[in-house]
Amino acid sequence: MAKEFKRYLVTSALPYANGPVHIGHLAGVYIPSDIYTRYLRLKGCDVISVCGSDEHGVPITIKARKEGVSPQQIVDRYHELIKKSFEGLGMSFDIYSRTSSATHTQTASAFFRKLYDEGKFIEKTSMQYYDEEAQTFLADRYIVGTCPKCGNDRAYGDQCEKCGSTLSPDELIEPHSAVSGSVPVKRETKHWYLPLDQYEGFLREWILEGHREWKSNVYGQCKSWLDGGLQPRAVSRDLDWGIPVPVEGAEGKVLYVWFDAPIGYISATKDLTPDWEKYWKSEDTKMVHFIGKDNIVFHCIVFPSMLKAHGGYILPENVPANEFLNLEGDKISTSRNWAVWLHEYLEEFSGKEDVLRYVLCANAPETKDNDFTWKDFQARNNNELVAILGNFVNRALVLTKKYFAGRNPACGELTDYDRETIAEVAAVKASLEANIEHYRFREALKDAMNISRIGNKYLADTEPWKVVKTDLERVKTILNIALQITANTAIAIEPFMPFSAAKILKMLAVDKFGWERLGAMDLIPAGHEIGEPALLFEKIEDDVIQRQLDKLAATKAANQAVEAAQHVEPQKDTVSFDDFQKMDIRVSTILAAEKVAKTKKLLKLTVDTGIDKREIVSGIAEYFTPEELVGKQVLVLVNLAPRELKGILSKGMILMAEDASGKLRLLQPGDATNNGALVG
RNA sequence: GGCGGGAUAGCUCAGCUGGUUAGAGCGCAUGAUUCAUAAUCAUGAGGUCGAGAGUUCAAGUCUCUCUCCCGCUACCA
Repeated sequence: MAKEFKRYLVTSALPYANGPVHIGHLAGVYIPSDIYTRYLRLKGCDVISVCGSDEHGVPITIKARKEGVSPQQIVDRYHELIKKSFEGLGMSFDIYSRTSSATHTQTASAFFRKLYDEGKFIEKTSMQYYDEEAQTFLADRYIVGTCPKCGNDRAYGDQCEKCGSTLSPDELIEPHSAVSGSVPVKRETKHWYLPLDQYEGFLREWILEGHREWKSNVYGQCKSWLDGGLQPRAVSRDLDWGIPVPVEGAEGKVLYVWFDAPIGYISATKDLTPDWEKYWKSEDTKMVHFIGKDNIVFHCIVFPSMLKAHGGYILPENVPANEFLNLEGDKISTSRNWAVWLHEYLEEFSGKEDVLRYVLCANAPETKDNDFTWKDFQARNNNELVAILGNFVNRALVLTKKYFAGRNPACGELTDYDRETIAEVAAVKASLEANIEHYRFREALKDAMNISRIGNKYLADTEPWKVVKTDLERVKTILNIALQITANTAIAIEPFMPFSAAKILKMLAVDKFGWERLGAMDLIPAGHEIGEPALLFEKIEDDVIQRQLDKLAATKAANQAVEAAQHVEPQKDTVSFDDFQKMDIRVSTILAAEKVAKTKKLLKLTVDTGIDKREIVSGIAEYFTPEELVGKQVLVLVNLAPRELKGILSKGMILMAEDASGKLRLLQPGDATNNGALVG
């Protein structure tokens, strides 16, 4: 594994341009990526870091429609917002591009076309929902209907956002088009598929054999997918927002967003440098994808298969995916506004960019999901940044100012203790490097902070403020060393806290040092005049934190109000008496109930409908145990078309009421009634 | 249901191929100190390593069963 690399290509997951960036994105992807990149740059490596907005896909078209603007307007808005806020946080991408760029359209088209021409795709014709009124095929997201599980009548064809169920459009009750409202019909459509199953052997060898060093969450997830067997995946969609499929007769079809998005890394590199092939096509380039855990399968299975199919491209050397960050105990959610938004943070905490960078790195979800709390944010700022780092730098500078009028005194003879301290500082380098190179950024940050700890201890032990009264020569040496340690701090924290590193250098009145100088004790020449000391960090008071907590509490209250309002579903369309009469609902008694094997939610019920005894499969196992159901009378829709579930023919539907929390309740007659009694 | 990840001091986490009294930072207690943003330094109190069983001379570290959290997945009428 001692592979030698001449250059680095760092990619960061493309943020989806339908909303701003929040702390979850930062902790999971962008902070680690920036630390890694800055470190390599400081070392003088040939490294480029690419990123950009992911601007295609159905959710953007939905948002655009909702707001009555064009998809382009949506992506323009968020692209600018994201780009600016990244800059504000000091993200040092070499390029922040976008997938709606001309370069990308051309690159992705060419990529597709090559695979197409070489017969790497499978063509399949299938039945898809089509809106005859709007004359367009409907993506799953564009089909709205009643969720079969929870009864929410605004469920999407791919998912019910109320109960979280994953759905297919066929499952929806009364599906209708979100575009025109008409009832969609099924129509034949042709799509192209990438036969991932054909790459299984290659992937097994490459990942399972060749990359055992990958993080356990990443490796495990890949193994899970590979062991489960890969299926061909569609690479095109019927949609009018995206990159047109570059094939004759494919009008109205675009590249599926997951196919086009990762190619965005390539396009971004092209936009950055005419030399892009050097980074993408040389075996001695080390490519690293920084992503969140939700993206593992795309970056480890799908994209590598695409690159392999295309040929000529290198594969990622590592994919250090992070887990998720929670906020104050709850999952971060864009739609529920449960997040700390980067652009808002930058406004409200102007000048504290590094504090966020520090906290998110120190608390990054590297091995498991983690929680961001404002109290922790405050504690880390006050107890670590202010007290350890800021304080040390300030002490060294103020003492120099005080005793030597701001001129670095010459270093005299070293004591054993001086030598020990110097050795400790020098030892940080190796540990810090190993940690960053193995993507252990939390540990690496601790290493960087250790330099200030060593410095604080050194000052406490040597007590220059006492010695100054008796031995000025000794104080010269002490402060010289203290200043050298300060300069070392600036080098070590640069990847993590670039703003503060720059401030320290400015206070020392020196230029930026290279990474190889870390550990050196001649960074500041004797006699050099330092600048004005200023505070690196300031304490964050309780009221500032309280304001943020209040803001979140307000969000929570607003969400609850919305949920309560949404809970009472609006009345459905009027039906005729005849239509109602078609429904045959009977009082029935549950005779037996058992869990359906290999499912979490299904119960097989035997009911006496008065007409007959029959089996019904119902998705209620999470709310009822089989025992408590037996003997209960319920209402059953008996003339619902039978359907096979898990191999069991279900003939009817148990009627349920759902309360505010999503819990299901049986509907029962008030008094015992004979089975078969008609409801109506 | 299947699969993957996680469960170690009050909090956030280290603990490599099993081996002396289980570590760090923060918090807490006590003491020292005053150059410094009441910051710093020293010392200390805190853990039957999610539960149970097993393999072994020896297990946080291996095996099995179970519980809880997160994610992926599955035909949830």
